[in-house]
Amino acid sequence: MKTKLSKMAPLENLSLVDKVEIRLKEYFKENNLKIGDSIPKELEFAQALGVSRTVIREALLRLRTIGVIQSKKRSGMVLTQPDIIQNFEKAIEYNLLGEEALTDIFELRLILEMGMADLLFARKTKADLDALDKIVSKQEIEEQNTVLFSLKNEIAFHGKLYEMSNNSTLQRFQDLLLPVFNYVHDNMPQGAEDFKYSKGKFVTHRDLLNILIDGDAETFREAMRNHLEPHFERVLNTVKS
Amino acid sequence: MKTKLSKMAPLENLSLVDKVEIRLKEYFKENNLKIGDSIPKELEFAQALGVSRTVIREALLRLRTIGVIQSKKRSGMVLTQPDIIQNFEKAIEYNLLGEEALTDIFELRLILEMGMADLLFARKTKADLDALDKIVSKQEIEEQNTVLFSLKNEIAFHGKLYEMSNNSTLQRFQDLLLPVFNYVHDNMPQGAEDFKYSKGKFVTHRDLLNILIDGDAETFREAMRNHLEPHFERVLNTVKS
DNA sequence: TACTTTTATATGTCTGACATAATACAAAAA
DNA sequence: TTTTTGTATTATGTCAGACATATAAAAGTA
Repeated sequence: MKTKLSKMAPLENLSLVDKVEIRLKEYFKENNLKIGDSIPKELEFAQALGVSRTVIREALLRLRTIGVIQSKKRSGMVLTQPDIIQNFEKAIEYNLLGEEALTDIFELRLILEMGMADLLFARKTKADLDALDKIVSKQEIEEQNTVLFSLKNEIAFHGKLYEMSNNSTLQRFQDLLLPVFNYVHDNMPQGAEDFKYSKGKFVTHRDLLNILIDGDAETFREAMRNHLEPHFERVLNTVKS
Repeated sequence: MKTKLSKMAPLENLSLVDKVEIRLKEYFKENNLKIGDSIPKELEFAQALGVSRTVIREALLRLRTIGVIQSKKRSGMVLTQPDIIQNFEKAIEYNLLGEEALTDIFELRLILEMGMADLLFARKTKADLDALDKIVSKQEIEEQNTVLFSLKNEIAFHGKLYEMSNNSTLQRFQDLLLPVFNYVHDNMPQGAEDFKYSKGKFVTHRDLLNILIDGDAETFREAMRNHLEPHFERVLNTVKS
C-alpha cells in the first residue's frame, strides 16, 4: 500500500545564492545596519561564508535589483532606501501583467480615488485649486463643441488630485499606473462610450472642483462616486473568476 | 574667462549589464513574447551580443529578481508573470523603509479602507457576513470586561474586509502592510489610547457589520470614516515636510 | 504499456585573471 | 598657502574556462 506523501514538505531546495541571501539579511539585522551604512566587500563576504565571489555577487546583485544596496567602483557598497515603486515599474515595463492583475489594478484606482477625499480636504491649498481650475477650464473650452472625450485632460485632472494628496508613494503609484489605464482603455471592447463620463448625467470635473472649494469630504466622496459611475458599473458587473 | 558647463549633460554611463538589460527588453518586445514562452539560453545570448556569459547572467538575474523570468536547470528560462507585490515584500523585509515611506503607507491604508465600500457591497456573500459576525462576537466577548484593545481582533476584522473585496492584489497588499501597521502602532509615542477606537463614541465593528448586512455603500463609507477617526486625526494633524 | 536507467544539456558554482573607475595622496603650479 | 594635476591603490566590473548538479528526454527493460 502506498502511503500519502502529500503532507511531506519538500526538503529545502535552496540554491547557494538563496542561502547566502538569507545570511546577508541576518547580517543586516544582527548588526542593525541603517540606510547609508556601508557593508564589507565582496571578497570579505566570500571568505567569511566560504563560498566563491560569484555566489556573493549574485546575492548582492539581487539586493541591488530591489534597491536595498548601491555599489560604486572602489567605494564598495552602501545600504540605500529601496524605492518600493521602482520594481513595480520594471515589472510593468515588460508588459507581462496578466488579465487578472490588470483588472485588480484598475479596481485599485477606483478605490484610491474614492478613498482620498479626506486627505484632499486636509491638504488642499489655494494654489492647488487654482491649478485645478485651469485644467477644468481648458477642458471645458476644448470639449464645448464636441462629445469627444480627451484622455489627456482626464489624466491631468485626476493626476492633480493625486498630487494634492501630498503622499508621494500614492502619487508615484498613480504615475506608474497610467500605462495600465491606457491599456484598459484601449482594450475595452464595449467601445469608448463608457468613458465620456465627464459629460451628461454624471458629475463633471467642474462639479468636483466646486465641492473641493467649499464643500466637505463626505459630499466630495459621493460626487466622486457618481463621477466614476461608468467605471464602477463595468467593474462591478464583471464577474470575477 | 570660464565658460559655463551647466548645460553639458553627462555622457551616458551605463555598465555593460545595463546595456544588455535594455537589449533584452527590446528582444522581448520585438518578438512579442508572452508569459510562458521560453527564451534562448545564456550562451546563445552571450554569443549573439558578443559579451561574456557573466554579463548575460547578471542581466537575466535582474529579471529573475523582479519575477519576469524563472529558470530551471536543463530546461532553460521561461517568461513568468511577475508578482508585483513580491518585490515590495522584499524591500520591507529588509526594514529599510524610511519614516516618510512608512507614513505614506499608513495613509494608504486609510485611503484603501475608505475606498473599498462599493466593492464590498457588490461582492459580499452570506458566508462573508457570517464570518465577520463570528469575528465581531469573539471580540465582544473578549473585550466586554476590559478596555484593552486587541490588535489581533482588529486585524481579523479588517483583514476579512480586504478578503471580501475579492481583489487579490489588494488583499496581498494588505497582508504585506501588516508589519508596517504593527511598526507604526508600536512606535506611536502618544500611547495606545488612540487605538481603542472600537469602543466608546466611535463606530464599532458591530456597527460596521450591521451596515454591511442591510445598509448601503454610502452609509458604510461614513461609518468607516468615523471608525477610523482617531487614525485620521493623527495623520491629518501631522504636518508633512 | 508502464517503469527504470541512461544520457545529454542548461543552469549553478568555482577559480583566477584583467579592466575600469573612484578615491587618496603626492607632486607641481598658481 | 591654495589649487590643480598626475599617480598609485583598490573594490567593483568583466572575462574565460572548467566542473557540478538537476532534470528532460531518450533508451532500455519488464
